[in-house]
Amino acid sequence: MRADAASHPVFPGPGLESDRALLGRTSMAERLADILRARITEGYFEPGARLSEKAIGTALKVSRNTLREAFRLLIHERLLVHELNRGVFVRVLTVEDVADLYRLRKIVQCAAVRAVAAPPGDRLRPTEVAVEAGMDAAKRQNWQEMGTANLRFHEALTALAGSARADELMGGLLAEMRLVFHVMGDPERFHEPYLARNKEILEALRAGDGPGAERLLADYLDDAEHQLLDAYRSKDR
Amino acid sequence: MRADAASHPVFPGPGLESDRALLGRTSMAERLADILRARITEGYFEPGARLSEKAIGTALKVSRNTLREAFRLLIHERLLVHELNRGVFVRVLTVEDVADLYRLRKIVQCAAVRAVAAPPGDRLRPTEVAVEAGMDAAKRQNWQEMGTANLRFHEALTALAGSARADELMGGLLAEMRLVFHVMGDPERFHEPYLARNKEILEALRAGDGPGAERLLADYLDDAEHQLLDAYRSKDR
DNA sequence: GCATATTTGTCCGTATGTATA
DNA sequence: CTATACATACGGACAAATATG
Repeated sequence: MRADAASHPVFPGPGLESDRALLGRTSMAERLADILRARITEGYFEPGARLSEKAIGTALKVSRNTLREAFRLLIHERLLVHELNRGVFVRVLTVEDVADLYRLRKIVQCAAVRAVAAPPGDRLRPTEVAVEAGMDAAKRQNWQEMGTANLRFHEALTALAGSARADELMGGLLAEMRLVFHVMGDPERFHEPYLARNKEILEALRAGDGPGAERLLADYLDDAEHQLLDAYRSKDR
Repeated sequence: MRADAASHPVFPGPGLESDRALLGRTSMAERLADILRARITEGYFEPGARLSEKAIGTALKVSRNTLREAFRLLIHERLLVHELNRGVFVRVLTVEDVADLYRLRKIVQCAAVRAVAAPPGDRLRPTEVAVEAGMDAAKRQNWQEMGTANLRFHEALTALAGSARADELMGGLLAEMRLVFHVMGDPERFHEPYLARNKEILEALRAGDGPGAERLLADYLDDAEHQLLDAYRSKDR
């Protein structure tokens, strides 16, 4: 049997009552999706849990039609899966999914850094910010912040490719990665040993050595992939 | 003023009446999206056209709620755009979009062929089929078929990367490309001069020369991009 | 700028089909 | 097999925003 979100007595966190009236030029469905996305990535809805239309709809006081629109958004982000006439479930990622995610990440991220031929200057600013934010958060032992800083680092690397679609793609892949990290015992802490390597990659990029940065990044991603795959396989038993 | 789909007197092609009863394990919204996607890629709904909920809903005899679910699907495929309180429109791609599409295509497709280090044998079968289908269709002057064969060729190249997510990504990018081709006077005919180059790339892959195939493909994509960008700019006037 | 008509956004009630205990 | 719970799809309603004259 699967875990069921409907069994939770209450739906925690801020609701929607604050600004129902379509204020920020964002639709109700989008705000709904934001709330649900937060619940999923923080692990409140565990992978495999079913999200009942009725239970969530009544808890958040939105109609089923609106809720379904929010579901669609998250399904497309691959955080939820939809089974016909059965409902939507929090995605359960397999070991094949993890391998696939890293295969595509390597293609896109390595291409992005490889293209760097000369010191990029200001274009490197977001990467620098992410590296510093990560090391600062680690010093303060704020693992939550460190985790998001690390994701920002990878987003910043991808942005070097200069493609909006590549950025959006990576955003989706990294959202899926959050589901992966969650099988680790201490999800946020997982990134800590990689902070130093972030800095190495940044230095190579500062020097305009794209191919060098690519080698560092490829090893980095290989190591992280194997660490996660090992954790996945040991969890299966 | 924009073109409006509602002004069309009838909605051509097969409707939904044939199998309303949820036969093929696919929801009504998905089948609806299939129909609309076909209309868009074949150019019946031109870029910029608004898709009226009422007009299409009554024409296809589906409720607004169901139609909106179908719209959601196509919006996330980037074929439609949604403007709050204004409706959905067929996406209008800008020159920046075209450049962006090719930027990401080069990253993914070039990585896919570059990884080929030895003669791939059976893994190359879909590519071979696509090349032959294209040349056969050209001989029969069936430009429609030639166009789809060409898209299959690029899908087949991408599949060499061995990533389901890369395949899905490329499927989406190529769907967007159909919107681009449509600004060309003779959209299907556009691909004809590239058939010979498809065969060249195939030969390099057969020989196990991934880097050689990558060079050919990079030039290929550069040429196609510039040809389309020129057509786009001249169309703007 | 104003008044009107049209269209979308949201929600509800219900009938039907489907999956599961 | 039956019963129950749920998703699917529909049609109607009203509010809110937009387009039109």
